[in-house]
Amino acid sequence: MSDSPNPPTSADVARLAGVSRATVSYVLNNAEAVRISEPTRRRVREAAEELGYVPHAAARSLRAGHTRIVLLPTSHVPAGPLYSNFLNELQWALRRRDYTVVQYGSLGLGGDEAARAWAELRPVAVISLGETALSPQNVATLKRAGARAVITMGPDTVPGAHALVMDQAEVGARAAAHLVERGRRRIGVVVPREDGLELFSAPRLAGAESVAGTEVVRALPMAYTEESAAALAARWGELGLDGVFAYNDEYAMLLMRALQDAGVRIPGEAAVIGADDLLIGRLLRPRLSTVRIEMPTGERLAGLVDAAVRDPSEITERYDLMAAVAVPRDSTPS
Amino acid sequence: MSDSPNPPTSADVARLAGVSRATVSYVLNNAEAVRISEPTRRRVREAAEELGYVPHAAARSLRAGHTRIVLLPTSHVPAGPLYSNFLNELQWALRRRDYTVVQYGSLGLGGDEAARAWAELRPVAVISLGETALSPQNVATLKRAGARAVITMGPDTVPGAHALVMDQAEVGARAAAHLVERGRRRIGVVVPREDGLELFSAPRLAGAESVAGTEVVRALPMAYTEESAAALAARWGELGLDGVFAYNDEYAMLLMRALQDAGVRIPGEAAVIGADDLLIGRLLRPRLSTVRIEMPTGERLAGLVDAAVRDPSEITERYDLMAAVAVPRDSTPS
DNA sequence: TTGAAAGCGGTACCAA
DNA sequence: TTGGTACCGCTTTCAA
Repeated sequence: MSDSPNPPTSADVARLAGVSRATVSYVLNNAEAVRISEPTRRRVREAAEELGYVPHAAARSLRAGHTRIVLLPTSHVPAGPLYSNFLNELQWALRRRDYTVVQYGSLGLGGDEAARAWAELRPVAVISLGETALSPQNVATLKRAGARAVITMGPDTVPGAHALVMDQAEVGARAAAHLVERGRRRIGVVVPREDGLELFSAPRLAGAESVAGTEVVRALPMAYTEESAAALAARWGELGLDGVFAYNDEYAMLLMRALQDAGVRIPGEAAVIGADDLLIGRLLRPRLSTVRIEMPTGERLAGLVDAAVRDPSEITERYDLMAAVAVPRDSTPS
Repeated sequence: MSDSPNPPTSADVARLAGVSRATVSYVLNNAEAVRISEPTRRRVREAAEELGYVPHAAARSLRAGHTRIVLLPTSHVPAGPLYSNFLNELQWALRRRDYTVVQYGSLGLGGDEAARAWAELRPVAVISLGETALSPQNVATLKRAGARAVITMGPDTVPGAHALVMDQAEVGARAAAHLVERGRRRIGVVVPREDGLELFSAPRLAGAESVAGTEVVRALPMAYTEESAAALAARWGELGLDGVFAYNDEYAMLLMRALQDAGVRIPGEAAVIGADDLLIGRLLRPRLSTVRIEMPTGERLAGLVDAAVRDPSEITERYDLMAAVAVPRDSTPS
């Protein structure tokens, strides 16, 4: 384990192989425009191998004038298989297209600070997942720094950015409509007490409120703990509700269990529907109805990013990508 | 939204402010060694502001000869609040220490490819979360590329790297011991069929096998689907087991439900214990016993990284960081 | 077929 | 107090 003072550079490789740095570059990048003799190629390759040479990405992109970095700011990493599968897919699809995906944690940074920090990396594209609100100025900063595509995925459109609109309101609307179809008119909507979920939960609530045919739509704050669920369940009688949409399947399960423990019959006294179609929703009895969300595939999004980078003017400003569909199970009988 | 052709450089700022590039650098970096007059400072600041100047990270680190990048390779992002909380904590703690945390997705890259790709970024530290096995050569590559700390968090020690040993075997051992204490001697261990979990599941199985007092310890492959769980449950009688440790709480819940549906009494005919102490484990009845894992805090790990970067020789080679403790609930009665 | 050299953007030494 | 300039590692044009 020799602790060499400095990483080997292409000059070191050149020296060892007895050629110039130019030749090293040609060989290692398989330059088509130039013909290098086979013996020379071998000497260079062996020298690079021997030294354990790895090119310096910063130097390379400095020279090139641009990077292939796609920046994925992540302030809060939302747990959940839905999201993490999507992320894995996206990464893989972008890598296939020869982009370097960099997740940049911006926890605790303000919008302006964050945008500047991202811009320093000179990413060719930025995909904001909607956890971090992006202002038009932020978009401008990024574009000035060479970003050819700034893509937001969230409820809103941001001026100057390509928007992949995933309006979570749709989820709430589908859930409430599902309950109304089944004769429930007095609906509770569980809203997580936890921070960092407002961007999802607020539109879901609003979506539920927008549905016709309800008598009451009432927000029910609840934390992701047994105690909080039990407290809410204890108040169920006095709330006078007959159905509840629970933000997602985990909150739904938690509440459903608490209601059962409090002696509330499901679905008789309370129809329950969650969202995200998690497997755990099928474990309790009755089986939990849910709203399944069709995320765009990582492949599709990667294609969009690539197109935007190649020609920013070509892709349209706004795509509506989200589809949501109610999956009826036993917790909301017809 | 003027689409300026090129991002502004410090030279642009210098020109607009009527000073030299050197002065710009001094002002914007608050250089202590040099005294710049207040009026000049203002002119430079205003010029930078007006142009929306953002320094080029690559150029800066090229000149500096090193970066402040801490690389977090993520091949599989394991879902789960345990992991994602830890990640958030770690990012936050490292940022406070002025590091740039970069999560680099290496999905579908081999060990050598991956190590080279990471090395190109010249990170000052690499934290491998154990999803990706790291060879001694890989460590050497990274160190040659300037990494002052390579930290692995996983079951094994890798020569040349600092190891934060989190031996998952401990988890399996605790689970099996817990079952043995409760009189179960014929133990099944659910092993996920899903890829990417071997690094966790294999040691957990091995740990269970290492416990004294068992008659049989049998691996039970199972996928994370209802069908797979049902198939396993249907065979329960012929397996002749009286206890099962199920990799984690999600697999445990799935299997427990399948067993109940197949008419197997829990815990009478089958005691069940999971791992990770997820909240959902408390929803089914009987409540699921589990093995809680004490992860190191992000703050602690960040401190270790920082110490290793400042003086690589100073921190010792190996820390044992993992603690696991059985949490008895109703699925494993005494 | 190969080499010399300029230049990407920023920093820091030395001189003025 | 400020400016000129060399240099970090790599690519690429032009010449040999």
